This record gives sequence, C-alpha cells and structure tokens, in this order.
Amino acid sequence: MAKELKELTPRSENYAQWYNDLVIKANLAENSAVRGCMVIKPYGYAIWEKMQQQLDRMFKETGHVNAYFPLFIPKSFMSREAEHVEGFAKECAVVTHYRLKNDPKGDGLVVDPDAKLEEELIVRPTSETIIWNTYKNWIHSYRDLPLLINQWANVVRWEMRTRLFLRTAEFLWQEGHTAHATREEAEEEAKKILEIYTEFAEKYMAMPVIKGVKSASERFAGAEETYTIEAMMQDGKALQAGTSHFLGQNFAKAFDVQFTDQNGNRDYVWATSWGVSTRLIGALIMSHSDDNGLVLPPTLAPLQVVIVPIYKNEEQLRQIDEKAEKIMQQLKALGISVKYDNADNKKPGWKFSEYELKGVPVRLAMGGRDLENNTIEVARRDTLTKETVSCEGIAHRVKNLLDEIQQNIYQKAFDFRVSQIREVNSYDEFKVEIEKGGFLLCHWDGTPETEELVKNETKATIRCIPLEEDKTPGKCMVTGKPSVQRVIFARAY
RNA sequence: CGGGGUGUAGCGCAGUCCGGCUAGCGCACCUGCUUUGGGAGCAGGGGGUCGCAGGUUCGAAUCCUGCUACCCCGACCA
Repeated sequence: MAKELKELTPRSENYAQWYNDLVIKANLAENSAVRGCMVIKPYGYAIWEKMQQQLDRMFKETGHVNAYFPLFIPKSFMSREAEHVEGFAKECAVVTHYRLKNDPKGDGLVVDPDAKLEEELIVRPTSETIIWNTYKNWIHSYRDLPLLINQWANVVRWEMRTRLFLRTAEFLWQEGHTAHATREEAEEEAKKILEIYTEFAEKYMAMPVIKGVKSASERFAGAEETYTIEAMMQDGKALQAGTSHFLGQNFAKAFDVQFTDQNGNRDYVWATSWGVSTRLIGALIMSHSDDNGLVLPPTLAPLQVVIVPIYKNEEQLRQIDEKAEKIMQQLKALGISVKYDNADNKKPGWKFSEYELKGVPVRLAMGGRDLENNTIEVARRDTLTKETVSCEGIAHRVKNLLDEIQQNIYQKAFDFRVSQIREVNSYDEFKVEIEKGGFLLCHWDGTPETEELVKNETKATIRCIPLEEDKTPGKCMVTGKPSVQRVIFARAY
C-alpha cells in the first residue's frame, strides 16, 4: 500500500483516491457497514478532540455556553421556514415506526405496521428548527438576550455521494445558535464567529483561508447572509471550511420568538447560526499531507514527539531507556506530548515509516552512536530532514522546532495558495484557466443566471465574495455588465 | 434514477474469454532461528461453502438464467 500511495501524488488526477487511501492507511477512518457513514478510528478521533478542545475554548472566551438538543425533529417543525424546507427536504432520514416484530412468515425481524408514528420524525440535518421551537419558551424579555448557545452533536444528511470526512451521511460538528435584540448585534455575532473560525484555521490548522460571503444561490437555506471561510486543497480545488449565518428574523418569525424591549415594545429576535464539522479533518489532510502520509500541525497533532530507540542488545536498550526517560520528562515539563516507542516487535525502519504516516511532527532517534557521543537524531516531518544534535538542551530545541514547523506548514500552504490565485478577465480565458485548478478572481454581474451558466459550463462555482480583497469595480467577464468587485470562482469539493 | 465496473482467505488481487487434476499469488497472521541507523531474511504453518439461487455437463470460480451487494461517473451537498 505504501508503494501505491507513492504513485498517487497529492496533485495527481487520482487525488481523491489518494486521499481515501491515506485516511484508511493512516488509521483515521474507514467506511462503516452503513451506507455513506464512516467509522472514525481512535487516531482520527484524537485529532477531532484536539480541534474540539481549542474551538470550545474560543467559544467560551466569547461568552458562549454548551447545551444539547434532541436528535429527532417532528416533521412539522421542518416545514415552518419555507426556504429551510426547500434546502434540506431532499436529504432527510425519516423515522416512521417505533417497533419491530418477528415476521409471521419466519423471515426474521420486520417493521411492525401497527407501530406507525402519528407524526414522522426527522433525524436532524441541522438543528435550527428544534432549537428555535425551544427558544420560543426561553425568550420573553430583552433581559434574556443575547442567548449564546453552542451544541456538539452529530447530524445526518442523506447525500447521494459520500467521501470519508468530506461528505459522510452522518457527521460530527458543533452548531452555534444565537438570539439577539438587534440586527446589528446579530450581524456582529456572525462576523465574530467568522473571525474565530479564521483564527482557528490559520493559527491551529495552519491552513490559510479566505473570508467572504456566499452568493444568494450558495447561501444557507433560511439565511439572509452566509459568511464563509474557503480553503484551497493541494490539488487547487476549494473546500468550504466553516460557515456563519446571519438569519435575520426568519426563524424567529417562523417559530414566533418575540421579546419585549426596554420601552415595552414587542419585536422578533435576530438570529445567527454557525458550524464547523469533522470535514475539517479532511481539510487538514488535504492541505498538508504528502506521499509519505499525514503532515499534522504541532498544535493539533495528538502526538507531537516520538522517541525511537535503535539497539543491538538488551544492555544497549536499557541505556537508551534511561536517557529517553529523562528527555521525556523534560519535554513533558514544557507541555509537549511525547511517546517513547521501545516496542521490540517492530524494527526502527518500520516505526519511522509508521510515525511519518501518522504525521507526528518531530521524531527523535537514539542508537549506539548517540550513546557514545551524547547526541540524538532529530527528524522533522514537514521537511523530512534530520540532523544529529547534542542531548544538552534538547527539550527547548524541540519546543522551538515545533513552533517552527507550525509556522513552516502554514507558510507552505500560504505560498501554494498565492501561486494558485489569478485574475481572469474574459470568459474564454476563464474556461482555459479553470482546467488548471486554483482560485480565479473574476468580475461577476451579481446575477444568479450568470453564476448558473458558469457552473453548468465549467463546474466552477462562486466560492465567496471576499471581504478583504481588492474592491475595484469592473465588468462581468460573461455579460460585460457592471461588477462591484472581483469574486472567487473555483471547482470545489 | 441513468451510464460503466466489480464480488475468489482479514486486506489487495490473478485465474473466467477457451470448463478438467489438491483453487493460486502478495501483504497480514502463527512457530523457530538469524536480525535491528529507513517498512528485515530464511524455513515451516494456519486460514476459502470462489456474492446468492437455479440450470447445462461425466465434471463449473469459469458457460446460461434470475437475484443481490458494493464501487466509479452524473443530478444533490458542509
């Protein structure tokens, strides 16, 4: 498999296959017995836990709290907000019965037709409806606002086509749902969350993203504005990494959530919702990995340092054990996660490959030569380079190296993205350029018709209307009509 | 739901066109010895209702019929 993996370079046409192989080989996930679902294996889940911890900290620092709402949503709730129904109806799993029984014909278990639910239950594809139905009872006065709640949960969307981490039928995520007294405050909340997602992506995932708003047709079902962070994978395709929606008063009106303000006036509350999912693990893999396997940023790596002994006999191993133990203590004292792998049923070469595959940022190796010279070999995963250094001050050296690796991984991804972004001014040029991948900055007349045309002819969509890029007006590349600013077109996952 | 493909050991596959002896290979697994600075070598061993059902035949993984599961490409999407 390792050989096959090498033949599938990250930028080849077989990129998707490479990705799946890598996920499976690195022991992150596998397909489950349930169509379109995945089993997240311990190592993959450990990465998710690191992400959760960091995000949760950031949410709490900004005044949010966690809660939990039901998995099942009465069907009638879904139909309350017209656009929301439109957006999700086609991909809902539905519970219709609550009991099985033995088949009278002896064919095993069958659904008991007598146990039909009066009202079907939807397995949540997202929780806006059931949460707003609950908020109705929680919000009466301006004193109850703002309500800033996040939920860590699983959701189900019955997608036609699935891919490990990127699009599974069931996935894990966090979804924030907030209620505010004013439009301004809700809009500010949506933007604040976008900033949190951006910081998380860039600082922790080492993945540069572009902040922007979605065009009307790509907007979340039921939202007035959808903010997004868009990342670029190593094959030049775009991946939506997180979204934050300003919902206006749509859900408040659909679920009749009103409050009384300081002046005694009744009004509907203003809402936001936002989320990131286990798709981020996919984003992490596709942003940094190479032919040797995962490359994880130190801040999210479940294991930051591994120490591998190389020995010819028991006596030598004992000596290495002793030195390694000391180094481990020093590293742990600096808050670095470290594992000493002295299992004797695998050879060093095997371990080297294994930890590279799993993306452990720094590998330390100690053998007979090192014992004599009081040295240790330091290998870094991002550059695949190694050097032999003195054991003196090794812990601080490793700590600095981890920071350097974090920085380097980000810079590499950033430089790659810069090389893959270009301005395109005519539709003919666009058709040629889009085949090369990357983000194309183009003028667009702002109409869904033009967007649709481009999508049908080139499979490229508007990833976002950037918030912080060049705002110079121009003319639409397709129709020649006026355009307020360039938008990003790309093919996406 | 339209178009293509595949079901043979835990995983990956060959064998199928052109029926034939005990169904094979690589990885993984077990045992022993030698090894250990980049996925070790040698020797031995275990593991299969060849997707399911029926048919043709002296004889079927192989031919025929029906069924079924999964994968890929499209419409859908975080």
